[in-house]
Amino acid sequence: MRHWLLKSEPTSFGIDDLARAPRRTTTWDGVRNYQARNMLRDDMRRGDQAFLYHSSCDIPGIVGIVQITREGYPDPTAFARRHPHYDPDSVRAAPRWFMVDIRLQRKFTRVITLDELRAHAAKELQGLALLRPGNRLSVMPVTAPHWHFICALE
DNA sequence: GCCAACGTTGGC
DNA sequence: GCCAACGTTGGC
Repeated sequence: MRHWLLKSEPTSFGIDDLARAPRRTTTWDGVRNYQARNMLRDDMRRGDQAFLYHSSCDIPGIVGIVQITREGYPDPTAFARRHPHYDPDSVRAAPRWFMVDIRLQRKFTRVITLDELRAHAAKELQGLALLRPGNRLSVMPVTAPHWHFICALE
């Protein structure tokens, strides 16, 4: 099993929205970056786990764990002319953008803040993609040792 | 293929 | 609101 980290902005869709969703499940649509697309399309497997990370908010950090419940499939919002994520270059015969389905597994009892993660950047969390300067990817891999260390922080 | 301009992300 | 980072675009 592989581990991941997914970013979301809680003002548009956060962990509490996911908790209220039917079957605590949602489509992870709207990703429009090729590197992230490749991971959604090619690398994520049903049953993989991912941290949910809140960005662009008062206290950025990891807020819980989700499971991948459906592997990569074409993102239909790219086909919808009036949708904010519409991409005229993505057509049904040759979809450009992909998404997965996720289900909330567990909301953490507290936010594991970006500050707290950074405090371990030089040692236990060395190489964590989230802590790389200038990183803006909304989907990134997390190694098993990093995963377990972060879970233990809670 | 190069690279400047531009847009977006996201912490602060 | 600012700004650094960096992906994308498009002229050449």
